[in-house]
Amino acid sequence: MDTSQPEHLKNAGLKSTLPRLKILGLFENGQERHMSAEDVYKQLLSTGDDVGLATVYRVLTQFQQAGLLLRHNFEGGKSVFELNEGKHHDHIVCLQCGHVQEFYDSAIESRQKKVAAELGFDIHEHSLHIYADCT
Amino acid sequence: MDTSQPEHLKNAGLKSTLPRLKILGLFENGQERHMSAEDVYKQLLSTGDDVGLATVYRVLTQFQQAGLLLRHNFEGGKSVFELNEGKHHDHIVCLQCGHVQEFYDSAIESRQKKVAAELGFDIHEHSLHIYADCT
DNA sequence: ACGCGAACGATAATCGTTCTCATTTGCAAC
DNA sequence: GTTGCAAATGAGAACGATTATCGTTCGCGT
Repeated sequence: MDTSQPEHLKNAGLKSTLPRLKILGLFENGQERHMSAEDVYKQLLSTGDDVGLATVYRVLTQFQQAGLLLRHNFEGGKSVFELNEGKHHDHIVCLQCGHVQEFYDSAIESRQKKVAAELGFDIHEHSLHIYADCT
Repeated sequence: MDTSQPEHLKNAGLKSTLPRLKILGLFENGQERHMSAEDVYKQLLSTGDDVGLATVYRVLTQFQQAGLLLRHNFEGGKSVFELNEGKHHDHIVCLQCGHVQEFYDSAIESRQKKVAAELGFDIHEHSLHIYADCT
């Protein structure tokens, strides 16, 4: 199991460039787990690493396609990304503040499969979002 | 229980205007249950009722605020609306074609409440979306 | 029928995101 | 270590969905 970022990029078939290393670093070492493109962009600006917004969008999409990141389109219009660590989980999102909480519930998981199958849906690569209000 | 559209509007505190009647009619009598603003706009155009796109957006938002319609922001970027008939249900959305299927599963419903409560979320006015692929 | 505030339609503006294209960079071959 | 070239970048234009603006029109009580 390697932990160096350039290796992560190479493994994903991506050339190791400065913007990509910085963005991956944010997800692997940063404090926020769920970030939008805007969040990433501002984080980089605040640390003096100026990466173009277009590049942020491009890189996030590439990382998602390479399986390094997961993309979620929660309500609120903007996509948020998180590191893909291979452990499936679902999300509760606060409709007020946008706060995202991960959870895993095997009962929901199995009912969900059952319901989807009954309705003719293929549940592979699914995601489940619960919207509520945090307190 | 009244079924006339002008009454529905009056009950919601909305003046009875032509665009509003036509849009409400689409949801109450139309064949599509889940429609985006664009869908509504095109439907109206196709029947010769030309209503401005801005008006469609305004009216849909008013109907939602008045409780006549429910708005969902499924993945795919655009909001879809459906008639609010007071019966709670959740949605499975196909990530390929956008097809929306309603369902209700009491086991999921109760686990969902439990999970949310444990994580400090207030589940009032929640919604749950499952994304999958239809076949 | 009259008048007035609410609602409308066209269009401009906004927001998140993607595209375009000229410039720069990573990196493999010399 | 320089060179070359495709790939990646950055600035800004373009885009699709939605909202705001503003002058005109309409619903409806008088």
